[in-house]
Amino acid sequence: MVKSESVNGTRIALMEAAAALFAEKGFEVVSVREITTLARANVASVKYHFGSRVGLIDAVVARMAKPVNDERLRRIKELEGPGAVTVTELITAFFEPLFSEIQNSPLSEKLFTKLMGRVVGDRSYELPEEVMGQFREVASCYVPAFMEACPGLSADDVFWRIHFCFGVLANTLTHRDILKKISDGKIGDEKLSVTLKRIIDFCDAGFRQ
Amino acid sequence: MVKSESVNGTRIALMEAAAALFAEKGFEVVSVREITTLARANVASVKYHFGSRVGLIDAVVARMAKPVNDERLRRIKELEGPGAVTVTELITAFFEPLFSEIQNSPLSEKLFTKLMGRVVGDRSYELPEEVMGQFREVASCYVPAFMEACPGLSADDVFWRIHFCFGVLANTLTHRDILKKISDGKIGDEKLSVTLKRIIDFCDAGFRQ
DNA sequence: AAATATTTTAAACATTCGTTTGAATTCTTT
DNA sequence: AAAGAATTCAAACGAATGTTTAAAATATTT
Repeated sequence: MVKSESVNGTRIALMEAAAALFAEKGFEVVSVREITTLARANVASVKYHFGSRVGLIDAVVARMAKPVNDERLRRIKELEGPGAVTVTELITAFFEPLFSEIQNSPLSEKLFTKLMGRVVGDRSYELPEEVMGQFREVASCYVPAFMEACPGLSADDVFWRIHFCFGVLANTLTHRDILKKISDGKIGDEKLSVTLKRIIDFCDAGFRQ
Repeated sequence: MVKSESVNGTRIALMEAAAALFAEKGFEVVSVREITTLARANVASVKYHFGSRVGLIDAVVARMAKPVNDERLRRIKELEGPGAVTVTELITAFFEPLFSEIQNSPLSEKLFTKLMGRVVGDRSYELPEEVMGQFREVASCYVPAFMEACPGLSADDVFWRIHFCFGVLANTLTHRDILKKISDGKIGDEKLSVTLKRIIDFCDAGFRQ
């Protein structure tokens, strides 16, 4: 067994506490002291392990985005067989990795989805270049595939529609609870898989028009 | 002529400076001093005119959301004539008021759209109850109309799809520039009206599926 | 012009922020 | 068990935060 990186309890506790708080409140409004208190760690541990507050945010975001984007790439390569690829398959390959990651996360489903929504949606802080690169790579794989799947669409069209799909995703993940609020509790209680199906259907139709 | 409210220069300057900064950076990361500096006003003026920092945010948000939601209500009542109403008409009635407000705004188009995106998208801070009430009212008008326009859809379906439309809108408004970034400058330079058409078409198709 | 109300101002309030320090502690290796 | 590296810790840093105060300045009304 390879000891790739010595696992440090404090390091992990910091990331998990930070992730939970970021999910709940957003990146910008969570203080270092909130995080270290929840993680039962010293204030200085953030600098020691991550260099700075932003370093911690970046680490949390990267740890969350990496496996999802990796899986997105894996699945589109899987689709690149001989036959033609449909838009529906591409949309599904793009969305599902997110939801399958939930099982692997130490966060609750609710927190995980909120945090993921913020990773895609919040832009008060700049995404780390590492994650931007991931998104670039994902786009560079999916855009041509979408163009092949819907001949007649320009690269502009495809880029924009992918962007719209991101929007649906981000907003839904972050604000899944607002429906309950606005409907006086009558709407919004359903399994995440059901919501995912709603999203995919909506985006699929929007993409194909 | 009725003098409904004595107009105060400082008051307005504060709101406009705040609006511009909120659009650029997001509600949570703009300080009172940044705002008062840009508005060439004293720090204490925020408390004097708005009670607190949050009071100022609420005022800015309400001032921005009010005419848009009013126009949404006006237009759906206009549609409620004898004939049947289509989904496309409803979607358009829902989206266009936002874009027509741009002309009346003292903000540049770019800032206005960003700020409006944040009003719909950011939820690190709670929307003021006044604005929540506006959205509730808009929803209570549009949901039944959409249900009539697409028989077979449950209230759940309609609520969710409206929510998705919000998502597309919010994300697109706030991050219209990220497309340029991710595509190395090749995509994303187009008139706002063109983007609006893209959004409407996407949501229209998504709604009708 | 005097009296009153409204608005603006500079200065300070207590808190909180992210970061830094250097010594104490724990863990790992010799 | 001793030596060395890695980690944790309490305490303090200066800077920035939203808010408050009470006096000064301006507008409005009498």
